[in-house]
Amino acid sequence: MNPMPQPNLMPTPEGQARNEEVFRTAASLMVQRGYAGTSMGDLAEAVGMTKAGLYHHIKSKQEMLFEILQFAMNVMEHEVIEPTRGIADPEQRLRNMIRLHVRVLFKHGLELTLLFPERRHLEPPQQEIIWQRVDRYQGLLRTSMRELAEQGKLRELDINVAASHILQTIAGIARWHPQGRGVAEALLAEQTVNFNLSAILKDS
Amino acid sequence: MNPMPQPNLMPTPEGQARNEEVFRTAASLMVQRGYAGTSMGDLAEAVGMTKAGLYHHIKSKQEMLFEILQFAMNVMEHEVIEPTRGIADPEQRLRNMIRLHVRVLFKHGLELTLLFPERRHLEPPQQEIIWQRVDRYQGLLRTSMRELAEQGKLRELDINVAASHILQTIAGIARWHPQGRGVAEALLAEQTVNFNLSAILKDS
DNA sequence: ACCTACCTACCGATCGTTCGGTAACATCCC
DNA sequence: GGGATGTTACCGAACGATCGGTAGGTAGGT
Repeated sequence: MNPMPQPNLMPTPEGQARNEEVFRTAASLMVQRGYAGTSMGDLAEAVGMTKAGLYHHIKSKQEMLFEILQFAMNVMEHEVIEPTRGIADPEQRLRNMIRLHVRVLFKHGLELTLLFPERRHLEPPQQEIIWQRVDRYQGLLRTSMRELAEQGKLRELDINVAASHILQTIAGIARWHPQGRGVAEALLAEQTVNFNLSAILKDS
Repeated sequence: MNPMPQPNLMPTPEGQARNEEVFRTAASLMVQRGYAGTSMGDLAEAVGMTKAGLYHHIKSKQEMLFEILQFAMNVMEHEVIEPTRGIADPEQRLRNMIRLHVRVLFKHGLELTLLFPERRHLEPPQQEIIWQRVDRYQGLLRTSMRELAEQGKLRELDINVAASHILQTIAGIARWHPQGRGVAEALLAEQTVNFNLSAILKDS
């Protein structure tokens, strides 16, 4: 076993595209079947190569999951957290966080919260890394709700419970409303934004 | 292979208790690790018998999952749907459905919605049976919201989307707030009821 | 000559499940 | 009372299949 295999130093454009396909297909299969329910044989068949061929693109199954979750968090940070952190009005910030989060789900097929429980298959240090990144996102939700409370706009509620409820409604979109199943993405985003903001705001 | 093995005709009280322990422990492990991530060896070790010993209590791993989901639906129907179906006021009906649902989660440790995705490991006819039972529950949610709409009390929203959001907030309780983790069960139930009803009602 | 992107063949380990068995207990008959 | 018979609740060993992964290799491109 190569203790510290290096990624390929000079991937070709085709190789890079194949690498991305491997990870995208892996994420998609693991959302449907779970991490342990998806074999490397399944993945190899889905991308049209052998199991051995996969190991040219990945270090291990577990490392692949870790990279998928890291990538998903990268997307969340770049496409949800960073664009909204600077919004001064906490209500607008929350609306935009939820709207952008739903869009990320559709754009990348990254059902992060559906893969999130699969974090249990990682080694503890990797689990901790992912947990901290997820918690930073939740922290922004909680901070925004605290600001709303300070403005007298928040209903009487437990902010931690509300934060988890908000994340669950978003997670549920990937499960209950897969792409192309009748409800438009924009409608779904707005329904989710309105559902959650009506739940937490006094005058709404 | 015995094509139609019969359950034991005359289990002893101790045997019956062991049988129930096998199923309870299996449900608990599968919530934590997933169906495919939980081996029969894991389960045997957890209940203190060999793998072969398990097969005295169960027909197969897959059949065991099916029975666990059936049992969970039985509990849902007896402890949530039946007690609330007869409530005339749709708002009170919804409040009680959500409250009782949360209580069932704590009482039975039945994180139904956390095990629900594991339905994919069943054979299609069994999947269909479970799906129909779950959909009946959702149907009561949708019916209640339609009645609220007829009374002019429902916000402008997509009832299907709202129904899935409501179920997701309940599902999230088992994930984010396991028993004994700081938030009291009664508080959690009321927070969840209020979150959801605030989300869907006009004047709240 | 060297590198990338694969492949075949194979490895040790684990999987779900069964086979053939045992210990303990209950029942029946002599 | 004791032996024979049957049942329940398990067990050790083993099975065929699949698992994640590697060794050694090849074709094609630079």
